[in-house]
Amino acid sequence: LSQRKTGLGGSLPALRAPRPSHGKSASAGSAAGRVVVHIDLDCFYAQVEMIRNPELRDKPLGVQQKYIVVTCNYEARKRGVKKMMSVKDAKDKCPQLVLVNGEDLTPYRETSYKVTELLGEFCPLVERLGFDENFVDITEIVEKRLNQLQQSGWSRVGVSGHVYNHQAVNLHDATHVRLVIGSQIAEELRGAIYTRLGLTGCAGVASNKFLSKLVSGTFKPNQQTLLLPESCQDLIRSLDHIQKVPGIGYKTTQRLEMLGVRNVCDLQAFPPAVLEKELGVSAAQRIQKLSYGEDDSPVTPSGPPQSFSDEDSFKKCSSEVEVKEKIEELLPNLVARIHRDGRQPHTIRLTIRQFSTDKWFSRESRQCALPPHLSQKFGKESSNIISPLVDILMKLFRKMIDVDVPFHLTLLSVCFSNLKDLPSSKKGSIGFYLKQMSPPSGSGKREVENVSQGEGSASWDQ
DNA sequence: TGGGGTTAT
DNA sequence: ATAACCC
Repeated sequence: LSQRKTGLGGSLPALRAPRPSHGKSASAGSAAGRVVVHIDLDCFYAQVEMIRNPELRDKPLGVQQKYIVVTCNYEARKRGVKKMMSVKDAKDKCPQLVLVNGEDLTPYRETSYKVTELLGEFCPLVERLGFDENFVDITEIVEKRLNQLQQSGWSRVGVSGHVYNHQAVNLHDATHVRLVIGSQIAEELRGAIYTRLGLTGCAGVASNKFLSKLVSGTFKPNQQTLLLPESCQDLIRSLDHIQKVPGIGYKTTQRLEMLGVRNVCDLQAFPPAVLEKELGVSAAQRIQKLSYGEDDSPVTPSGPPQSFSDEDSFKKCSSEVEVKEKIEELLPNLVARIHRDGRQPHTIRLTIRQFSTDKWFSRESRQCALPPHLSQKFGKESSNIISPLVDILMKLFRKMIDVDVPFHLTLLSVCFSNLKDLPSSKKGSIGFYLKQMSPPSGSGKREVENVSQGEGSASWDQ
């Protein structure tokens, strides 16, 4: 199986999203494609900070981690601040820039899951990509709308938002009609995210994940774009460099460039056999299909997280005592997060990054199974699990680093994974996001008070 | 460049 | 355990 979750390629026919099999779907019938929406929140961390402190609303705002402005609001962008700019360059560009520290991801993580949960109220097929993006397969919802429309006599079928390339919609084309209905649903999803959580974002509507993601960025803050199949090639050819293809990263770009492949058209035309020899059959076929806009990877529900980690970077850490102190700083927060989740981790991992001039890349890690009695301890509070965990992590550290030889670390990270539900024993272990959905009808609780009008979630079923 | 995440090999 | 990908 290639890439089921993160990647945009690869497919597994047996796990594919079910075809809309409703009897009355008329013309297009079994040939109907999917309708996928990609939702991408605008400068997410900055938005969260502006909600936490509304006085920041109309000021240029950057979110800082260490020496980097990792993201910023649009006021700051107008003044030339860019994502991942150094604090120094950002302040040069924009002396009035207000900076908030964003090294603690807790507020972003919590808000992020609220968005995913909200989307989950509309539709079960929601896949996260990072903290600020979600894919939603709305094929089934579109089918329902189509049936309702056929009964209530085709009233208002119009596009919501932009159409890529200003392509004309053909309402006699069943695929067009489905995608247009998809654009209306996308508008409602964005509306719900705004009225319930106070967050704005972009959406892209298309027939698969890859295209929905590509098209969502066409009109940038707080707008949405629909891609009709006839404009697919134009969208793809608008990518001037292959690394802008989601799914083609740094390493693959390097290899492709050695083969003389520079843009997407080069990749489309490249001999498949040669590509397979360079990248392997699986990756070659996947990215070449992507170059044509083909992607049959399903929207795979993310569910609760597969791992919990906490990391810190620094200029220098060069003694065992310092390492232990850093680890003791990281652990309490992490342990508390896992406790809140309710599941038990069975694997622990320590990751380090060693100083070096050119290879900023390489990290090393050692992991081991947690002793069962320690896994158990995550269920209950009070007892001190920190100390035994520190001991284990220091052993892992010594497996990587000979402490008798000088070392220079620039990052430490602790990760718990292999999470298992506890044997259905104690209280509210349902935890994270399988928790029950909104109570009966009526308006749910307001997370954000001041965001006024709009439909909450109207009548979605039936 | 940060502080996270995921899957494939 | 590492390597690749994503944000």
